[in-house]
Amino acid sequence: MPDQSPVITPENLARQLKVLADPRRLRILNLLMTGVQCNCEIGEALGMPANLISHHLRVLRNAGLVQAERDPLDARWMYYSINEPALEALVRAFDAFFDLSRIQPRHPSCGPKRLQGKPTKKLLVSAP
Amino acid sequence: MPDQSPVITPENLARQLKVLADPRRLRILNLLMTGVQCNCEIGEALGMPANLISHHLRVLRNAGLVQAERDPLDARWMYYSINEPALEALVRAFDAFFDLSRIQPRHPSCGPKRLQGKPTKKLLVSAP
DNA sequence: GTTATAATTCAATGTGGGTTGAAGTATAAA
DNA sequence: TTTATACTTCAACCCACATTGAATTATAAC
Repeated sequence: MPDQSPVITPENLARQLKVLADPRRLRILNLLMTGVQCNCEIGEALGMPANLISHHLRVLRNAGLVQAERDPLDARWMYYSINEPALEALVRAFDAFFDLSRIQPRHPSCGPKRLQGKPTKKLLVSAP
Repeated sequence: MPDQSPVITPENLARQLKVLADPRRLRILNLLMTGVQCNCEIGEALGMPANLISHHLRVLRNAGLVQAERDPLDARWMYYSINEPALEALVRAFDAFFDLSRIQPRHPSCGPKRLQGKPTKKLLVSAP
C-alpha cells in the first residue's frame, strides 16, 4: 500500500503548488467547488476555449486533484469533479509546511563577534 | 487603513502561490522556519550561489513574506526572517479557498436530456 | 589610502509551460 | 452513411522567469 502521509519535501510541495499557481486553474477549481460539470460548461462560464480547458483539466487530473467521468447515456460528455481526499491531503501538507509554530527563536551563527547560545524571540541584535 | 481581509480572487491567490511554487524558495522558507539568518548562511546550507539567494529573497520580500534587517554592528550582514502575519494571512486565504465544505452537490446543466433540479451528492448519472 | 567581505545588481542565456489554431478521435443523431 | 457534437491531441509560438557569471555597491578591517 502507498505511504499514508509521505514526507513533505520542498520539491514535493513545490511541484504540487505549481499546479495551483495558475489563475485559470484556480478558476476551474473554484468552479468545480460549486459543482460544475462538463468541459463545455466550464469553458462557457470562464470564457475559455475548450482545448484550453482540456489542457488545464489534464494538468489537474495528472496531479490527482480532479476526477473525470463519462456520461453513461451520452459518452461524449465528460463530467469533472474535485478529488476531495487528494485536495484535503494537499491542504494538510500546505498547513503543516507553513505551520507558524515551527518557527524557532533565532540563533545567528554568522555575523561579527556574535554571542552564541543566546537565541531571542526577535532578531538578536548584538548588545554592547 | 487597508482591507482587513481582502477578497480572495483566483488571480490574487495564484499570484501569491507563484511565489511559493518554487523548490528553492520553499527550501529558503523552510530554513527561515528554523531561525536561519544571513544570505551567506542560507547559501551555504542550501548549496546555492549568493546572488541566487538574493534573487529569491527579493521575490519573497516583494511578496511580503520575508523581512530583512541589517546587523547594527556590521552593516554588511543582512538578517532575514519570516513575516509571520503575512504568512498566516496567506495560509488562511489558502485554507478558505480550498475549504472542502464549499463543495456543493452537483447539478448538471448540460449533457443529454438530463433531469433538472435533482442535485445529488455524487455524480448525477441520469436514471432511466 | 588599500584590501577583504557581504550582498546586490546587471546582462545574457535557456527553458518550462501557457496559449493558440488546426487536426484528430469518439460518440450520437439524422 | 453522413453530419453534428463533445472533447482531446498536436504543433507551433511566445514569454515569464530561473539560472549564471561578472560587475557593482557598501561596509569593515588593515
